[in-house]
Amino acid sequence: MQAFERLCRERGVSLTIQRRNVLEALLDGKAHPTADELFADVENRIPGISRTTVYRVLDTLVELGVIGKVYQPGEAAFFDVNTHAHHHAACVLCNKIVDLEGALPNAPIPPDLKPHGFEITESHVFFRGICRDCRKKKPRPRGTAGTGSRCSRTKPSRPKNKSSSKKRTRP
Amino acid sequence: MQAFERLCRERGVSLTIQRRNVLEALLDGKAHPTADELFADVENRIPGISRTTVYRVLDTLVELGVIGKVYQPGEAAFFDVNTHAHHHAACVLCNKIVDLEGALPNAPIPPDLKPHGFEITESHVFFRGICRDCRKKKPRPRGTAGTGSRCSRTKPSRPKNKSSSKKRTRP
DNA sequence: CGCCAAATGCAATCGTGTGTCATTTGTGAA
DNA sequence: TTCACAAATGACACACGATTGCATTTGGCG
Repeated sequence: MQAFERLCRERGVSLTIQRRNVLEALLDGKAHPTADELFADVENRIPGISRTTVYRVLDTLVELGVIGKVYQPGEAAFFDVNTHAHHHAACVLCNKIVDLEGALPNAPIPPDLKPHGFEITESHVFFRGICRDCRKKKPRPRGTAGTGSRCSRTKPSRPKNKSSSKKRTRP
Repeated sequence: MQAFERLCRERGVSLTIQRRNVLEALLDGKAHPTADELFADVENRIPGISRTTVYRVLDTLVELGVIGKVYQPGEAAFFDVNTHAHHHAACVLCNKIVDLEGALPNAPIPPDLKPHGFEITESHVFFRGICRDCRKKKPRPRGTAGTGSRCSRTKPSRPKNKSSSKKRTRP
């Protein structure tokens, strides 16, 4: 965190409360939050903060190299304070993300291989599957919409249109 | 193509002109088209076809195992008639996609590795970098928005709202 | 303090799809 | 060949993640 403040000064990046709080939320919140999860968290710290700002702050943090951004196949990207190279796997049932720290037997990334004269600069490796918990608890649910038990994720979705009857059209 | 017709009959899937044409577009169009690029292509073959249909047909073809769907990190997914296992790399400058057919020295996918009791069912491996052409022609463009030369991609985007001066508010 | 580029807030918009439902069409049986 | 019906399609709205344009605020500096 002081490292972050130092880095900002070095790079001439303003130290705003928004940036501080987003980083704090990343540091003491859940492990692999999406932008929206972070937004929800940061809202508690800075009540009026804008979603856009959270997205932009996250971009900035990624650019600074403070955090990593991980793209999931169909889903929202998530962020990771662990910036050293590792891969992830997501559970298709509960969406939990697990780190694959050095758990891969053979190096998945050929870093400077140049097939077809192609110079690779980024590698994205991502797995999906079923986590241990879900494998244990759901032998074959079948039809029943698996009510109880954790392994849930609800999407509150965003405030919507809210259509405030304010014509608000810009000339 | 006859193989496709056979497969459809086997699986009880109707042989519609839409499906035929989407597959044809895939077979003789560009190598790694996105859904929208295919839609644009198929529109020339079946003028009134719906975007929704193209998306659904593509899903169907993937389910039939006729084509593969590849998720790019931040971008739109693309489709691939080459269904045998291989990976891809996208050029960050021109967006061209190249196949990495067996070019990887060490197996990138640990198919049934169970780290943390996790059972992996899907693997996504994707690279980004700079293709040979772009490496040759852009030593350091600097400011100039690299005008000529192939290595371009324009996004016509979809027909838009077309909003006929309607106030655009939902009741 | 006061300045000003940088950062933020806000609403609109975009891109990539998915859901709903009425209509059309392939397909197998008569 | 015609018929009936499930399957597929078309039209359109909506979902969701994310971005953009522009006015306003603010951090950092002299």
